[in-house]
Amino acid sequence: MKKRLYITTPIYYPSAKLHIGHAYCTVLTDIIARYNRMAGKEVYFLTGSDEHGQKIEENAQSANKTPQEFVDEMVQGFHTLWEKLEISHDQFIRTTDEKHIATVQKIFSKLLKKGDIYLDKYEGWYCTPCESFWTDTQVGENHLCPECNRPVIRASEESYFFKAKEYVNFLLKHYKKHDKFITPVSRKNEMVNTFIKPGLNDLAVSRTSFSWGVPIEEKEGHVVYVWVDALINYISALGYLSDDDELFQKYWNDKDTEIIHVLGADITRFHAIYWPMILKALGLRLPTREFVHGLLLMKDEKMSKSKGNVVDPVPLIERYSVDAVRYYLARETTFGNDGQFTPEQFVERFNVDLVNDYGNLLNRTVTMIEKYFAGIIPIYPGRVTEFDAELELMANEVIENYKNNFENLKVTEALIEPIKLISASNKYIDNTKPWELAANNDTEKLASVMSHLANNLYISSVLLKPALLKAPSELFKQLGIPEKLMDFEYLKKYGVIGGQQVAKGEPLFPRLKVAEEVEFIQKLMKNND
RNA sequence: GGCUGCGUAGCUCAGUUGGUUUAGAGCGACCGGUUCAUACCCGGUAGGCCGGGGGUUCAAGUCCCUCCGCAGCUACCA
Repeated sequence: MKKRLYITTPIYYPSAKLHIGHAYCTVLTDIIARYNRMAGKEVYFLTGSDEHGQKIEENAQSANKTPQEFVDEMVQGFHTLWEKLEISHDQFIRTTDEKHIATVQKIFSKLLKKGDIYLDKYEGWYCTPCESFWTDTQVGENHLCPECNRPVIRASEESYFFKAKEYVNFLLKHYKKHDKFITPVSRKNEMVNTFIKPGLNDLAVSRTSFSWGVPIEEKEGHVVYVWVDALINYISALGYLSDDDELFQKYWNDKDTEIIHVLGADITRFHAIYWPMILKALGLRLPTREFVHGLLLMKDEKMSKSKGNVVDPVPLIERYSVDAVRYYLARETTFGNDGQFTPEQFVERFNVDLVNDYGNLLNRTVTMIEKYFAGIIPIYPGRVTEFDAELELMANEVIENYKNNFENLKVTEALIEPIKLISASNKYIDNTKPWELAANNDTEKLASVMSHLANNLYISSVLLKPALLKAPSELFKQLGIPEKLMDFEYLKKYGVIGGQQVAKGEPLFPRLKVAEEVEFIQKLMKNND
């Protein structure tokens, strides 16, 4: 196991507000980062914004702003969202940062000198009124502009190209040698079949039709193609080719660092094909893993004619808490597959897992400890009742499975484990019937039951910590457990909790009225469109 | 059109390399139990020609072919 982890989200494009899909990706990454920190690794977590390109230039213009003003404003919204979700990134990089621009220019010059980038002409279908180039498939058989439907002409412009063709064999070899480089594998197959097999062309890496980008120093009027610009953020953020490259040495060059890019399926091509090629051309190592997650799709029962609905995560966080939103995002969709956001599921997930199972278990446990043991958690007595052994066995299994799943980036599966332990604990109460033990003055068994419940709550809360940011601390407070025990270290042995003074507080999560809240979220979805 | 997936209980989904005689989970529905608890928790029941058709096999939700439906990608939008 590597000592260090460098983990990144894509840098999002600030042409519009971020929606719950972006939040999904970032929360997922954040949870992985937090887990690894807890597991004792040195973690560096990067996110940011991809601010150049034609679309930004256009959107700024129609908003009557300079591109810089426009992105400054939009990026503010990014920060707000990540703050609300309490994303634990170590750096937020913007492609308009001077250090990033400098690195992009140095890389471009380097590859130009090396011969990996050359000047040529880009030829394609051009629509004069729209000032845009289109591909064969886009203009179709009739050669019409897909935007304005007018005829296009064959035209060419000067452009720099990256010799992608020369790196195809290297890439295929790399795929073969590292079967987990792109996960899930179906994404790799897609890349090979769609782009490589039909013959990959060299990539046009400069643009002249607009100016909002990183200027190419060698040639007036050319800016770097946004995707090349954007991908470089992963190393410019670490100070590659700058005076201060300490982070780069530590988190990229060091063999003990695992590098994971988390990304959505829609941008696999750039991450899985061109980025590895560029890195190879620069003589740098490749990331360990390109983790392609599914998309969170929106669904609106009634108005399917209006295109995809967009949910703004901010009001959700404000109404239901950061824990609710983070838990939902992490729990609802399984790795690799797409998922669907529905108001019903959001409310249900919250009520069932967090309110009924988790919060309620704490509540009933604390009440019983207060009632039967004057609020002092009994010291762990070993296995006393006939149900204790099985329960402890399960706790150990849960911890094991949790770790294994996280090591394989199976976040959803990992987080289900502590919930299983919570459910088992609820059942354990029914099995042992503490109220009968109390009536019969069977203090020994009663103590064991309370001890096991407290310990299971403790274990589950530690395991839920990467996803839930508030509830575990609140639970610790109510059980009188010091914060320093909130660490993986202490889970190695069962029964560390005991002797603490509990203090009943508010429920961890308030129960939601389903119909009311579903309606609230539905309204939210409508207003947003 | 091409490529990659998907289509399994009312809903959301699991189902490793084909094989524990009755295909699973959660939620919802129904019935019962319990009282420590946020009308919560526990147990049970109902509900599936595993998209249609064909094939391979001793054996297919799982492999092959085909058809239907849906989604994403298809190279200067990022």
